[in-house]
Amino acid sequence: MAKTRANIRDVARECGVSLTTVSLVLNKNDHRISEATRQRVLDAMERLAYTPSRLARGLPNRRANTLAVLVPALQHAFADVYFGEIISGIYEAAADSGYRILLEVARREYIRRKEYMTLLEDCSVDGILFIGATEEHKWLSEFDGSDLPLLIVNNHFEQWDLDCVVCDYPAAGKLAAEYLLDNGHKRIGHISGPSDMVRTSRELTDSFVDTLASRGVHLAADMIVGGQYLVEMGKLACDELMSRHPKLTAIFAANDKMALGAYQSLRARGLQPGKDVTVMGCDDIPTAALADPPLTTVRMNFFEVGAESCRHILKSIESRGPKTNGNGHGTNGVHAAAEVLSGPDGHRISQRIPVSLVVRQSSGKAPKG
Amino acid sequence: MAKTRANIRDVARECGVSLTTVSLVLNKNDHRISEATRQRVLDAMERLAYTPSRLARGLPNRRANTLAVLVPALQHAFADVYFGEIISGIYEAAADSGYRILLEVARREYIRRKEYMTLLEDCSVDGILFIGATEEHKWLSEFDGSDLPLLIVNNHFEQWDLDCVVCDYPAAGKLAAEYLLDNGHKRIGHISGPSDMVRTSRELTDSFVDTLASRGVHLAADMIVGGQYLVEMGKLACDELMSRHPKLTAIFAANDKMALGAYQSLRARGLQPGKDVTVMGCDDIPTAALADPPLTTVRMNFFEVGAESCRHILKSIESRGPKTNGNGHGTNGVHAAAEVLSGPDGHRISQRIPVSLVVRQSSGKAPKG
DNA sequence: CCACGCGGGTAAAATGTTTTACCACTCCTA
DNA sequence: TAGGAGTGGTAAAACATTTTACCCGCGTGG
Repeated sequence: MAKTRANIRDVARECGVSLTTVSLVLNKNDHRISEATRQRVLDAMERLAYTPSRLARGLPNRRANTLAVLVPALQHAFADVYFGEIISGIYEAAADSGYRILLEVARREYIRRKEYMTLLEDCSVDGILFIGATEEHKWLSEFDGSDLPLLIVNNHFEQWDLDCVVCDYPAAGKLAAEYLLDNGHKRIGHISGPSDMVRTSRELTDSFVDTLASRGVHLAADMIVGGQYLVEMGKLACDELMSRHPKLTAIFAANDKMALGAYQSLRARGLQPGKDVTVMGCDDIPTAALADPPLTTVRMNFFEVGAESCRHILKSIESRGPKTNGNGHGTNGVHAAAEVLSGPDGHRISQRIPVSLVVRQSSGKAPKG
Repeated sequence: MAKTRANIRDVARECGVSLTTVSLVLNKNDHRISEATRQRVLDAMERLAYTPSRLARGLPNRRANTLAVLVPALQHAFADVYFGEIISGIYEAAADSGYRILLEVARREYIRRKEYMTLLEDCSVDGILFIGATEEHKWLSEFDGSDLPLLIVNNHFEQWDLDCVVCDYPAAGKLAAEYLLDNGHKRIGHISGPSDMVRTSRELTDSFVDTLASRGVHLAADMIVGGQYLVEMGKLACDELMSRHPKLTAIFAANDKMALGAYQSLRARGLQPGKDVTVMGCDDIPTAALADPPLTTVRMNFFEVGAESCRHILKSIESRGPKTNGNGHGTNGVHAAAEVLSGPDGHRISQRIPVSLVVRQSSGKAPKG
């Protein structure tokens, strides 16, 4: 006895139809079933408290209905709004399509053993979303130009041709520059991100600098100091900038955390952020609005980046057809799906998530003179 | 052509043994295979680049080899060291045992639709680890006293009998109290956590208060102010305390974030934390050591909490036997596994993770008088 | 009257493992 | 010399689905 759990066969027997019929009802895409039978099957399912097994479901077409979210093994990887928001976005979009998400931390060993490949090969997941990828992650070359279901979240590369979804960093740089110019700022400092490793960081800085230059404000090399996106580094960078150029009227930091670090630095030298020196950040993290003074910044919708990344990889996965058994029926693999925009270098940039300016009290007109 | 992917049968054929043999080699627990055959099979696997399918593997014994990590839908759930550390710990322990982890966010809809049950029923996961559970999560009653594989990470309940792994909050309260007493403090304030909803918070406060009382220091009710574990709330709570009792010599906050909030409050009224007023926190988050002054605190090893939670639920899952088909062979279900300590109320407390005192510069002897 | 398509369904093959019997053989022991 | 206990292995049943190919009866245009 102890009837273990209702399976599809039990349902079929219960309502006197074939097992196939039940399956067809389950995957509602097929309209060959009459409404009467459909109802009968549905009732039987209800009666038996039937839940289809995901495991068994995945087997025939080798689909796990699961995506992997890969994060680098930073000291405290998840301890960051950035990751948090992106993951929430991914989660949401995945859930909408009935997908689950698997969490994977890319530690050294993980990479060495190529576990990311195992993940795909053993049918654990249907695709991988990599958050926090930088140019240090050489193993990405394995996916270069390939058709494997990997997508880079919020970064992209010149050296490897990979799918990706990124915020519109060029637009962000432009917005910041134009805002500062419109407010009469000319002596401007910039705290950049880790540009050597992160292309989006370069995009932001380049666009910022170019936009200023296009309107006659040329940033000297020593007006740009790099940081690694952390509060402390923003403080140090700002110290550096202010000691080099005590008469700066505005500072644009590549993220909010560093901008808030700059607050500290300015205060330490008796200056009031937003009054004596305009400070702008980028990202619009929750703390930005709560800071004193509330921070003027460029809003990046990280939640949306996550959600869009997810939707995009799903589209690409599902376009491979329900079962690629090698008979080449239909589009056989190579990216027939999705509006793939091409970058200037011909690479695939799947999507640019728009950004917007959020003006708060940390910015104002440049003082005369 | 287009041989899709090697399966176990291919391997068997390749080296002329039966499919069973290959399976036995794969699950190395069985020593019935001679070394020679073993090698032959291993070579064949290598040659065919064989990877067993997780999906298929799970089917026969209804095991997904996956655990779910459930987090409440806080505004920015993952954006917290707390969650980050715990998840890392879980991940690590899971990986050690060949398990994967699925991320689930318990939104309203999620609960209403009882997706957490679906998760177990459709064989998506073998167990659920719930981080951030509070007494608001009424649906937990569904697991009350049951044998379902759910474990609460770092909280526990009086009203429901559930598995859990928690930090030793009573010990933490005691450590803090004793340290303050040993340093001569008598006028002490306490910023508690959300005690109405979180039992560990109550434990900490109770133990702190009781220990003080046992050595003659009785904390008046108005020397305790509650906060929700956030920096701002620590600041407000400290404002409140200081305005009520301007002559406090020490403050113990239920977590580091609130302790750091207290710093702000003290500074605002011209007091120097660590010099004029001793401040103690709890948790030992990374920022605690970097704060100015470095914060004296009680270290809670959240990573270990996560890891231990994971190990514990795995042990419990695997003790159910390789396949509980109802024949009741061996321990049939009901918690034969693991050292289950019992709480004072007879409930199961699976494990208490030890804590330790970390003395830094935010604390010192009470001033005379 | 016949071929034809179609609505509503079904039987059977495929998916890739684990596990449970069971078998054949050798060696030892009473 | 029969009986038992390994040793090294195999065949076949289970696991729970999806998918493909096919079937049957019925109306319908030619």
